[in-house]
Amino acid sequence: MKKQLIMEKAIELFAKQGFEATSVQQITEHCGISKGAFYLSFKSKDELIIEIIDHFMIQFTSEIDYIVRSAKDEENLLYKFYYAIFNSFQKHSDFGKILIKEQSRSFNEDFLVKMRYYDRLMDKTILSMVERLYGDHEVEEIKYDLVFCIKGFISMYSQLFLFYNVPLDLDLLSTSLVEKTELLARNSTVPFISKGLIKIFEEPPIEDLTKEQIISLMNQEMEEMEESVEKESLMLLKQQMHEPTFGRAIIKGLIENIRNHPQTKWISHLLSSFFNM
Amino acid sequence: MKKQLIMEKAIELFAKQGFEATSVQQITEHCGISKGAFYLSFKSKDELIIEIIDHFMIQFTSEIDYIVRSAKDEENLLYKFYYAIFNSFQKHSDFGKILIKEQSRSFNEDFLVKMRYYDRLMDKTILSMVERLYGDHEVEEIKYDLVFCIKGFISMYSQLFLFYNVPLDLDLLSTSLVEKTELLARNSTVPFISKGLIKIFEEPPIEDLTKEQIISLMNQEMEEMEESVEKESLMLLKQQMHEPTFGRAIIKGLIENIRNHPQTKWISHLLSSFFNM
DNA sequence: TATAATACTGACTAACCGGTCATCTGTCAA
DNA sequence: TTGACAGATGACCGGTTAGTCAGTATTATA
Repeated sequence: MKKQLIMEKAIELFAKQGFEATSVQQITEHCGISKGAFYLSFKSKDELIIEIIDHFMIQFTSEIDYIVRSAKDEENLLYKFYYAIFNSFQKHSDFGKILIKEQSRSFNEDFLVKMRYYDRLMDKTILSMVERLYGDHEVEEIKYDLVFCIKGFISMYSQLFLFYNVPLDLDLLSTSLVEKTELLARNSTVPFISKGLIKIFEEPPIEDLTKEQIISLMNQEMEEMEESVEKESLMLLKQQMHEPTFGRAIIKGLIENIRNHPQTKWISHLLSSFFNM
Repeated sequence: MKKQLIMEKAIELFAKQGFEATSVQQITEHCGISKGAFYLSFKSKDELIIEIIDHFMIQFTSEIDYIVRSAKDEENLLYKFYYAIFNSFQKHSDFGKILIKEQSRSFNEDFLVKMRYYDRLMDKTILSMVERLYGDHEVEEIKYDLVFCIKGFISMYSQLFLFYNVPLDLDLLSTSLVEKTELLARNSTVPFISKGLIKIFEEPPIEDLTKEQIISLMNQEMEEMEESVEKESLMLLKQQMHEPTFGRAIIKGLIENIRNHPQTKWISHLLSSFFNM
């Protein structure tokens, strides 16, 4: 598949030079293909970056979410969380660089929406982890601050090893951050981010994608799929969104059908929350 | 002065759209002047952004540095520090947005150098504050981590109110961060950023280190070591860099010898990539 | 081998960019 | 009224960009 090749080479170049500073010409030269061939795989340069973001962030967020949800041993949960995050960043360091460089870029509205979506998804996962870990403890007041601090740790230490090619002792880093997080969780008393405050920046944009948006994304995905159980599940789910006639069990099963495929995993995410699963 | 006007309007536009996405034409239109007039005040668009960065960062860094240096009452130093930082960000929120957006951008070498310079300046100030506040306490081991955490706090909470226009209680925010910082400073025991590690990114990008630079770093390290297998390995490796006579296996073994020691771990990393291991 | 379908090419377009410069304008001293 | 000149103008230039499309090469089919 040409798409794969283009994405790989594009990631390298974007990581080195940034998105805007990299021309389509450059990408195609690196691939050894013509400019025209690029536009057979992607409708535009913007579509390319969005597909790249999706490809990795879907994997990334679901991996972390899975770890948090499935962990039975709460003793090591925080450690596993940090370890998985930095491990991912290390494995896909070029993508990590893109993520940090183009984070708050505003060249493209769709891009911004995508980034915000995954950011929120991550917030939700971290919050649920915090609640699980320290729920019994009186963490209620400071849990949003804790989420922010955890994100701050991740962001700072990621930059450290992404941009300085530092030899990375994952175990030490995770242990160190676990200790810091625990200290804050068990001893902080002065919250800054109150429940009222969190609403302010949850309110406007957090609206999960609208039903129409999700359906359009599903259509988009279906066009690119060959006939399969996944495609059929997707089509049935689309009908259910218009008018739910099946029971919860069936819908859940259909969502499960598409969860394990990289191409549709993220849609399963959307649908889960749409159907309140 | 036209310069003033141009800078003000440019900051607005850069904050909204980013530097690269804003054309000189747009800036001049917002100022109500012609394109030619722009080039009477600035030699180029790049010069404009650099003057903007300088204008604010000189003010900002010296203000913070002054606070840290002049404070006699160490009790409130940390509070004053956070307060001043967020107060500045609030007053110059458009500039703050530019700072965050274009942080790790790579469009212009001069720009990158400038940013790195001010970042280092800030690091130095924070480090000296940390040493002053917790010098008596055994902060030695974790002081670099502390600097990183402080920067992480600042970065996360800045983004919060810069991009969400959240009403900001500076006093509460500062108090909250003081508590968090104190908790970490007085209770952390597991450092991640060792003295050896900090060296790597004080001597900026590693990939650019020449053979001579690496050798000089090795000499530097060897001076501080007592006689040991590690020191001997280091010396042999130095010879091999001048003229490789040993086989790959031997070299790899020597590198392995110094890998497991915190003081030389980072050098092993440099050598690994030098010898293509 | 002939034909149809598909994949691929790269010259081309239209738009926009940063930067220049011949030209113009308003002001003020002579 | 004249002339000189700093300040301002905007058409213009060379260069780069994303994206297109008529035509070519490759592969599958018959």
